[in-house]
Amino acid sequence: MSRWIVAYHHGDLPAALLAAVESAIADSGVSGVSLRDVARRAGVSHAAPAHHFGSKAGLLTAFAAAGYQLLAESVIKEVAASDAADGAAELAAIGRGYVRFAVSHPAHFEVMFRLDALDPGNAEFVAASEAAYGLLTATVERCRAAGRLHGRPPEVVAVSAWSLVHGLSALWISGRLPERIAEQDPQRLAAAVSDLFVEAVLPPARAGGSDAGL
Amino acid sequence: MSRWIVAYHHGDLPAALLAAVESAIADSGVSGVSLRDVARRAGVSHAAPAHHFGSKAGLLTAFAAAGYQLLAESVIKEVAASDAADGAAELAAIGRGYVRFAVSHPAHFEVMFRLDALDPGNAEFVAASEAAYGLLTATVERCRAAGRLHGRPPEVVAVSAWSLVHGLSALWISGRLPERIAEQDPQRLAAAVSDLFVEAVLPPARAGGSDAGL
DNA sequence: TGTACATCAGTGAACGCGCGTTCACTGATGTAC
DNA sequence: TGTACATCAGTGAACGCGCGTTCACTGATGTAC
Repeated sequence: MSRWIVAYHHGDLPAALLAAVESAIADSGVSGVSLRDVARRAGVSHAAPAHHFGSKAGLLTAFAAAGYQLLAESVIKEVAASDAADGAAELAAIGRGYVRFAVSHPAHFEVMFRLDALDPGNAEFVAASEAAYGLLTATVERCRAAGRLHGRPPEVVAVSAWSLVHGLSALWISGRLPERIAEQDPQRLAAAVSDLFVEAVLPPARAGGSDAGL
Repeated sequence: MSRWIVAYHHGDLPAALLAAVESAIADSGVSGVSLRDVARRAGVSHAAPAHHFGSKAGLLTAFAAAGYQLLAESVIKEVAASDAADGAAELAAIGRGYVRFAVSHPAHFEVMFRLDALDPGNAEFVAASEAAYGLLTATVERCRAAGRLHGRPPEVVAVSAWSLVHGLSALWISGRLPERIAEQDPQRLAAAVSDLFVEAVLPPARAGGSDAGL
């Protein structure tokens, strides 16, 4: 019976609203998102989103925080699936996981870096972002300890690796990249680019020694 | 005398409107740009922008096309200033020029990749974009001819180089990068990242032979 | 099992606002003669 | 040097619209007794 009744209480409206944000962005871009449109998509009154998220910035911030969690999950999954033997292989897996997340969840990816539309001080948002960034620095540190950095500053290696996969993701999503190249599978492209970087920048250590620390 | 008169005819209103777009984005972000605000900043009536650019998308497209021209100028200037001896040094200079442009003109940089807000088929926009991309592919080809690619696919090298500096630019502008690292000068960071890439990926050829073509 | 009540979720009307676009117009400019 | 006229630049009023936020409200839920 109850399934025939239009419920007054939704059940899990916050989750439904976040899903509505994703579809709204897919249809109209980040700038096309409005609280009223999101409410419409979720089938509730236009004032309902404010009830749960306070404001438009609050809603987008929650969406971005969820994005950082999805990013971390994607990276961890890719590392686990790769049986990475060392830090360098781990770094390549992180790169693939980063791009996989971005291409699978372009709406989240975009909002995560639109700091002007968010409440950047929000505790959950900061925590999720820190957790994801920690995955990268821990792996670069592992490479350094194994002597794979060959004296290069860890910070420069970390920034380069992040920039590489971030740029690839952003260019792919924007549409500028797929229209210019032959490879049309972003995962194969991400693997090729990640491998190129890791093989060239982090070749096996000559001796067994480690580089200077962070 | 005439300088005391509020002129009915502006002189070069299109250029003034494009400058107003830049300051509007700096103040309110791309999503905060409106034709009426831009007109206000240029000191003309709210209908004037449509007279010159047809629509909001037309205005932003002209702004993005100007961005591609500024990008090309920045890259060419950096290459010329570097006395690049070979393709690899040229590629590093292109990277520095790319980041220099993005950091100097973040408003242009952002709009250039917001294809959903533009008329992507606009002839001037396409031409400016093609010209800028041609600088990259020509230099990668020069590296290939000199045997610096070591058998790597030129497309993967080009995409990697572009992704690297694009990601660095985007992360820097978003604010996510400067808050996480010690280096606070984007130009020094761009130089370090570009050099790392070129030294690792494009070391001097062993023999004198060239790789397979594009 | 029943009743009272507190709590929370979601409603719907109302507010004031800035927006993009259209359109008939007016003011300035420059060219032809 | 003067006049007529075409062209172009920019105006200002008007349109209809969707927006974010507020707020008193009502409906549902669950707990205490």
